[in-house]
Amino acid sequence: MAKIAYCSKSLHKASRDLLDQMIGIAEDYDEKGYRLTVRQLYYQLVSRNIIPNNLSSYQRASKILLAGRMMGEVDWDVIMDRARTPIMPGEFRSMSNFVKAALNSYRKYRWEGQDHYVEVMVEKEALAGILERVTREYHVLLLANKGYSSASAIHDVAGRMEYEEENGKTCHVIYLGDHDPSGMDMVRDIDSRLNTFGCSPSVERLALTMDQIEQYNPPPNPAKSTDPRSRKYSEEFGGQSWELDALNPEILSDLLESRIQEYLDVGMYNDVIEQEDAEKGRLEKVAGRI
DNA sequence: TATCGGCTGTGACCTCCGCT
DNA sequence: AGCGGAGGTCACAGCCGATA
Repeated sequence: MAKIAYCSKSLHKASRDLLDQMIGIAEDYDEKGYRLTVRQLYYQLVSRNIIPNNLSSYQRASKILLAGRMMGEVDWDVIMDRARTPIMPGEFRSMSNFVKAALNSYRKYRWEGQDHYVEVMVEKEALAGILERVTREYHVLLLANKGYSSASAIHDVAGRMEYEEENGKTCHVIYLGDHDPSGMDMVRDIDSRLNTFGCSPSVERLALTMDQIEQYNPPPNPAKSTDPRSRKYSEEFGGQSWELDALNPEILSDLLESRIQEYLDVGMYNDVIEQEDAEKGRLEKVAGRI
């Protein structure tokens, strides 16, 4: 734990209460092994109906959270910033360290011989940390679109899928996003643009769906009436929307894992892991001689 | 009919300023 | 001093009315 105070500050009661709730949520996630971003913590407050979902509300929450961290009330390790990644060339203190690192990072192509090729897309980077556990385990590419995806990203997806289709695989995009006017439209947008780039995988919305909303009953928010897509959305779903973040991380992970397993021959996958382990053993012997 | 501009949205922050 | 709102960054997206 690293609660370090760099200043002192007194908060008004409303801010104090909000900070206490944020600390509770952050520590709960930390116990489960997840580190939250500021944005993700904000969405947890929104999904619990503690604060409204708008710009000023987000800014207020992030300010109060910052105050809590600066005052040493929030562990610096429970919040992470995924947007600012340090850039540094790889370097090693010794050859043996390099060999160990190479051994640890050695992976075979795990989907060798499979009938399907799968990629996972998520609307918000805030949820990538939760889904990453599953996609790492199954060696599935995970892409955080940050709203509507970009032409570059979709073009790259199409390129990978075209290659896999040429190799006889059936391609799938598993999508997870908010149930709101824009979020619902993003699946259509991805499907349409992939078609434009000459590939036609199945693009399926794994979450959030109306069935899941009825099953797990996450708190609703008013659908943004300023969103140009709100009219069409409200005709179909009414005036309420739901955040993907409102689903428990374990539920999201389980949903994704089950869906990936539907496309994966697990026995074949485990065979590749066995081969990988055997090859690592041979590499270790070579490394020992170095 | 096609294109353009203005407005809106997505994420993940930040700074500045006026008010209490 | 603390709060709340306005506006900025960066790179994309869709929608809609105006204009060529």
